[in-house]
Amino acid sequence: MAARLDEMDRKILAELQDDAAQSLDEIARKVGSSKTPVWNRIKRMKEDGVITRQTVLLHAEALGLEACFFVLIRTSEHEADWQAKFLRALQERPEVLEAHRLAGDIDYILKVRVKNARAYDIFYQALISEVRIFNVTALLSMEEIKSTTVLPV
Amino acid sequence: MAARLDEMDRKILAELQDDAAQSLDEIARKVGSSKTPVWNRIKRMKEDGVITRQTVLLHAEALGLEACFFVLIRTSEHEADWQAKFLRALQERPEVLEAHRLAGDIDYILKVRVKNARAYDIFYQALISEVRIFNVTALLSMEEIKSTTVLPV
DNA sequence: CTCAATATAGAACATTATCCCGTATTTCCG
DNA sequence: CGGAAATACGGGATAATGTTCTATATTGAG
Repeated sequence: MAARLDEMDRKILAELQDDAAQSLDEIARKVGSSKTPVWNRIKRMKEDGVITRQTVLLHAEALGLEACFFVLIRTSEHEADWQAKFLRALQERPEVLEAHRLAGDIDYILKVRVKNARAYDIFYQALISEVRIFNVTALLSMEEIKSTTVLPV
Repeated sequence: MAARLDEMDRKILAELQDDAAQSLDEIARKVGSSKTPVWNRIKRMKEDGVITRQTVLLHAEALGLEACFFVLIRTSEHEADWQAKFLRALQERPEVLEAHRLAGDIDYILKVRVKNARAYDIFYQALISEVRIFNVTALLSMEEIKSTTVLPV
């Protein structure tokens, strides 16, 4: 997975991140190459797992998902089967967009997108009834200042 | 921005979120329609801002970005020009993938992707030298349990 | 029920992705 | 250095796809 990327690869990735709908000819022109090498490089980077997927990003508010919470979780349980159960619960719930296991006294952080505070509470009640959790703090986002999937290349 | 979406629109969005590279014919077949209406609906949803962009997702580790931090920020300053400056600083830094203004005693949360802890420290030092911040807590991600851009439709 | 407005399917055309091939460039080893 | 092997390149051929058009079907309002 330690893919070696040269300058050309990185330029191509920058273009694809910016707009994956543009044509190969256009990308080739912008990065100063031609269609075939660009196509081969993209193919290789997909195979190597550098490019994981091609998708569209949607406007959450337009879909009626107007609330975003960051959830800080402490747990007293650290056994393998508890963790597996917790993990499965998160994977199953589409409102959980991100979940990280952390170092330090907070064990997990979640990013949760829901319709409103009521929907968050329903999610929260369902989660704690399914897996034992010691302590939860929810941070409510008032404003999404920045949100990007673009990684610096 | 309160776009009204019917079942067909939602099916199309689900398909596009799953794989934006598939052809119109394929999407049309899956959602039980044909090319033209699917194309028209996608066009409309782009115009309406429901679909904001088409992009590729990259594997951060493969790019050498192996560390992810969530940064909890408290500030004593709440004036407009401080906020504008802070906002600009975040926008300019590509390692800041997300930034939210919060309700409650923590004012902001950031998600920051960097090469390693050293790179985070450089980012952190640069940020606090640029804007006055009262209190910072960094949460280090040990493991990305879940990460998706797919919104439930 | 009737008319108007909108959505649809399929065909026609334009653009693009994909693959092939001959040439140029780089790399590696003597 | 020099030369051979491997790799990368540019441009063209072809298959696939996106885009637009038109005639028909469906829906909704009065």
